[in-house]
Amino acid sequence: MPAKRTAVIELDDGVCCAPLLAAPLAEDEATELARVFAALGDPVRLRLISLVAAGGEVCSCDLEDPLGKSQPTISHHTKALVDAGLLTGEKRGRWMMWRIVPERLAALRAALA
Amino acid sequence: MPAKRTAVIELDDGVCCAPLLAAPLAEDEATELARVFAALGDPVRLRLISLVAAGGEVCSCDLEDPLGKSQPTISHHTKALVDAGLLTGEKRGRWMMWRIVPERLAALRAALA
DNA sequence: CGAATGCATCGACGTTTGTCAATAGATGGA
DNA sequence: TCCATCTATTGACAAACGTCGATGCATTCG
Repeated sequence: MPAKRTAVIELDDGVCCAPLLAAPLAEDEATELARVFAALGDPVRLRLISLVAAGGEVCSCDLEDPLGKSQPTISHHTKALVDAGLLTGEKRGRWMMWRIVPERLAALRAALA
Repeated sequence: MPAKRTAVIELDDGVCCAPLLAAPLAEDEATELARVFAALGDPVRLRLISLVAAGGEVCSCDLEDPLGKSQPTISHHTKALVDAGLLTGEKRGRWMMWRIVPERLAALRAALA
């Protein structure tokens, strides 16, 4: 595996978060950004995100088995990700369909630059 | 503010973390990645990073006042960031000089793509 | 050498977090 | 209407976390 490639990315200015390395963060900027990172700081939530991303649209019931967690725990994690702006839910019939919010992830990438 | 620009970035393959959206994360991949995000999930550590980035090289003693935290707390946070691979320390005289690890941040950006 | 300085470690504390069983609410099917 | 299914909420509990005072360890300067 050759170690280096290049890619062209899109930088969406002002979507979410103050850039981490440009200048000292104010306290409220840091608090806001930390809330998003904290939402990603759990292995179950990371795997949940990757499952939703792989499926495009996934309901809660299809997450319990792959994640090996109880139904209330799944609900707890989806709520945490929604609060962080990383996940969106739409109720369809009796199922809750989840999708990721790619703009939010792009904003995070921008904040790390 | 024109909303879109483009940039060319370097993708360092295999530096750190499995990509979040490409395929379902394995449990240990998720655990490793979550440890890094969790290290960023605290406002004090985010401001610490931005201060070190702004100064290029900063000693612990110059972090206490801007962060408004006690010396043991600063030490606790620098240790957490070093464990996550985001910070490097070098002892110079009686001062501990901190620098950020930009490759690690780049790897995190790549993991979010 | 002794005093002073910068940092790490330890112990303790209150708070937050991840987890599940139990329960309640909502929706669709028989 | 009644029952089955899917999700959210509540309450409880153990573990992890952020914080600080006290202490110990190096290192530098008189």
